[in-house]
Amino acid sequence: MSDMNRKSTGPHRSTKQRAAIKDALVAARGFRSAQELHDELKAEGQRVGLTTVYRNLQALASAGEVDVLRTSEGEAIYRRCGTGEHHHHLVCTECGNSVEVGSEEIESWAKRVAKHHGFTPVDHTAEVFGICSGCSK
Amino acid sequence: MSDMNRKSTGPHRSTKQRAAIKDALVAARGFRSAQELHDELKAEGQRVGLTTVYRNLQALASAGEVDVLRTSEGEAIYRRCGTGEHHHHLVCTECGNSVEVGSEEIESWAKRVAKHHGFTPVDHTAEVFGICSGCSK
DNA sequence: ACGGATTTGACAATCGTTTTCAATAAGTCC
DNA sequence: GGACTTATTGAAAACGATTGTCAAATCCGT
Repeated sequence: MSDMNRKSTGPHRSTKQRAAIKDALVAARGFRSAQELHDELKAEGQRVGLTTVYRNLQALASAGEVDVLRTSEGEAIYRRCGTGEHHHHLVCTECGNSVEVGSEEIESWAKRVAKHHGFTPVDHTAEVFGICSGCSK
Repeated sequence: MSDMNRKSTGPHRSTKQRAAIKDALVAARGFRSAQELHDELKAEGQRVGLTTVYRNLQALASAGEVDVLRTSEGEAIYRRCGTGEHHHHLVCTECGNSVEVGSEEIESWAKRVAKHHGFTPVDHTAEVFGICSGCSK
């Protein structure tokens, strides 16, 4: 396997916009869409073009620095996670906060199911949605 | 099973287009996007407007008669499943064929993870994507 | 600071999906 | 069957998220 798409493939130059976007994602502590992030940046006085936000999120995603999920409406949402390891999420449907959960159990389930039906496993999704303790009061 | 347990019993008139769409989905035996279905219908000589395909898939989905997933690109794909019971899927990313897989394992994992972090579980997703034996040749 | 490659950002373009609305066709009543 | 009411259809326009374009701005090694 070549490693052309590995994490090493990433931005070459550091710009204020890129830093601002990363910071905003970190500060968010949850999943955010490109537009939400753009709004938050604008709100705090940063002027970053929407196109730039999209491009950088894309770059961060393919560099494996952020996780991407799709809302049920098909919108892409991004999150800066604490680990680069493969993991899943427990997401609060009220406030968007989320917990990273590792899961050997899911990995082996996915592989087992695929193999059992003659599929070559490529990927899998597994996220739990619920209401966190803070929001359920 | 009768059809008295449909959801919101709205006006329902049977049309050729609706029947054609349902049939095409059944014949597909896997996940299809609205456009793919539209193409397949056109290919077999049926003339059904793309708008109508979208509308009917939407209606079927909210009636719980078909399952909806999102591809990693955010496109909605629909499948007529054999069971109304809760289940997950093993989907071929090449041809869309899929297998319905029930999984106590996933259910208990979801509940356990939620509880462990003080969340009230609401829902969860868990699908495996891969390449089926037919497509991997 | 210079100069060339990278990145930005306003705008246009694209793609999937929804809305609009006039025309069509189902179901009903006679 | 024929008239009538109204859900449904479909072509085109509208829409929202995302990507492509390209000149101008910016970064960085020299």
